[in-house]
Amino acid sequence: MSQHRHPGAPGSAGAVPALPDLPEATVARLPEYLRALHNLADSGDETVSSEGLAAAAGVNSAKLRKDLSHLGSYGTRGVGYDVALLIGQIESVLGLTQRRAVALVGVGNLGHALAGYDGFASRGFRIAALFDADPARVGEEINGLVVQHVDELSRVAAEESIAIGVIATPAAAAQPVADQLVAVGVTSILNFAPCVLSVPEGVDVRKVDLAIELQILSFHEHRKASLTALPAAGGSALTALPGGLAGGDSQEAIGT
Amino acid sequence: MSQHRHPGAPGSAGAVPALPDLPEATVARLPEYLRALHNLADSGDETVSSEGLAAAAGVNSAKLRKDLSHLGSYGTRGVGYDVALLIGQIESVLGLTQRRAVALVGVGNLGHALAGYDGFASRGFRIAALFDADPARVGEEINGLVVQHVDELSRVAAEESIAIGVIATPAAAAQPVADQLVAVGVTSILNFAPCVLSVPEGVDVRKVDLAIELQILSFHEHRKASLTALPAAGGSALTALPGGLAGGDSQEAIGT
DNA sequence: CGCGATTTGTGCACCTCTTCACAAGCGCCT
DNA sequence: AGGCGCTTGTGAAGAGGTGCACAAATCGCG
Repeated sequence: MSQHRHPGAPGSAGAVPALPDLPEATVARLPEYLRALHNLADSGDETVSSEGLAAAAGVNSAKLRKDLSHLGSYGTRGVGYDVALLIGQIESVLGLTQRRAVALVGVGNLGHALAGYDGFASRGFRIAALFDADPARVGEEINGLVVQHVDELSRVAAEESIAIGVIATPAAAAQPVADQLVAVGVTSILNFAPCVLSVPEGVDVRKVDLAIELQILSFHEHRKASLTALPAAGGSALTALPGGLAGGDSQEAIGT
Repeated sequence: MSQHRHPGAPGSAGAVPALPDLPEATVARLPEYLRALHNLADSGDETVSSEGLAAAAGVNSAKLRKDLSHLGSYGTRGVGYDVALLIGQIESVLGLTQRRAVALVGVGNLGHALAGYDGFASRGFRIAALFDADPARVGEEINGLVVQHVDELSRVAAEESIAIGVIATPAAAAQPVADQLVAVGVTSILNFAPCVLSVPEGVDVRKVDLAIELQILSFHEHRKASLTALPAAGGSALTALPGGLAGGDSQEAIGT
C-alpha cells in the first residue's frame, strides 16, 4: 500500500492544498473529462478550451471551468488548457497514478462479462482475482484468471493488496460478500446486486442497478407518451391528458 | 394547487397518475422503493412504515415520505403504507404497467451478458430484439433470441414497437447506432458505451460507464489513504511535496 | 367515547450545485 | 510597444434537494 504523491502546484510552498475538498458532483465528472481528454490527446490536440472540452464531455462550459478550478489553476487565459498536463492532474487527483487491484466476486452472467471487460484495464485498473461461491465455477479460467472459491478471499486479498471489490452476485449473496470484503480491509465496493448493502463507516459503496436505469427511462417514456395525444390506445392503463398544460386540476382517474 | 386525491375504492382502479412533475431525484429513487416493496410483499408484510421502508431502501425516512407525497397521499397516519397499493402506485407512475420492449444493440462481451440478464425481464421489461454490426455474430441465438444485423433495426423496431434502446457497442459505433435508434422513433436510450451521445431534444439518454464508477471509488480510496498516512508531520502536513509533475511513481500510461 | 400512541405529510432553514456575467490575464498582430 | 481578441477564473444569484421538527390524522383500547 504505497501511497503516492500529489504533484504540488508549481510555485511556493503551501500554495495549493494537496487534497482539496472536491465537491462530490465534481468528482463524479472528472472521469468524464479524463476520457474526453484522452480522446483529444489521441487526436493530436495539445490544448483545448473549456468550451471545447465541455462539449466533448457533454457539460456546460462554466461548470467545467469551476470543476477544474477546484483542482487548482491549470489553464492559460486566452489559450485554454494543456491537454497532457490536465490529464496528469486529473489522474493524480483521482488516484489513478497507481494501477489499483480489483477483486470481482460473482462470475455469473454479468460477472463473466465484467471479468472480460477491457475498459477496466485500459482505464487504470487491474482485475486481480475472481471469486465465486459455486464450486462448479471454481477453476474456470476467464481472461487468464482462474476463478477461486470465495472462501479464499481473505488469503488472496492480502497477497494482491486488493483496493476495490466488485460484487456481481445475486442479491441474496451480496451482503455476506460485502462483509467479507470489509473484513479483509476493502474500503471501496462497487455493487451490481439489486440490494442495499450495509457497511461500516468509512467504506464507500457505489451501486449500479441496470434495471433501475431502465425504470427511470420508462418513467420519462411514460410521461412523454402521456403528454402527447395518445394515438391508438391498446386498452392499457394509460390515457392522455385532454387539456394538456392548461388543465391545472385535471386529475382524471385512470384505470389500470 | 393541491393535488389531493383519495385512494378511493381501489377495486378496479389501482392508481391515479395525475402526471405530477416529480423531481428528478425522486424519480431516481422510486425504483429502489419499488424493489424494497417487492421484498416486503414477498415476506408477507401488508403494511410498512416510512421508517421501515426507508431502511430497506437505504434512505432517510423524511426523504422517503416527501418522495411518496409527490405521488399523492397513499399512507395512513398511525399505520403506514399499504405495500400492495404502493407497489401498484409506483409501477403506475413509472409506466411499468405495460411491459416495455427493449432493443439491445451490440452483442459483444457486455451486451451478451445484458441479453441474458433476467433482472430486466423480472422488473418490467422484455428484450425484444438483439442487433450487432458484426456479420459473424448475426444469427447467433441468445436466450431464445436470434441476433440480427443492425441494418434490420428499422424494420424490426416497427414490428416490435421498441420503447427503449440499449447501446452496448464500442464507443466508436455508439453515435451511429444512437442515430439509427432515434430515426426509428426510439426516445429513450441506455448507453453503456464510454462516450457522449448527441441526440435531438426530447430523447432521453442515460449513461452507465463502469470504469467511471471505479474511478470515482478510486478517488475516495486515494483520499482515505492520504488522510491516514500523512498526519505524522503535525498540523500543516500537506504542503512540502517533493517532486513535481515527474514524480517517481506517476505518469504511467493509463487509458488509450 | 375520548385519550394516548403512532405515523404521515409538510413548512422551513440549510446546503450543495448550477448558471450567468464579467473582470483579469494572456498571446498575437500591427 | 501597445492594443485587441480570446479564454480563464470567480462572485453572486438562482434552482433544487435534504433533513429537522412538528402539526394533523388515524387507530386501538380502556
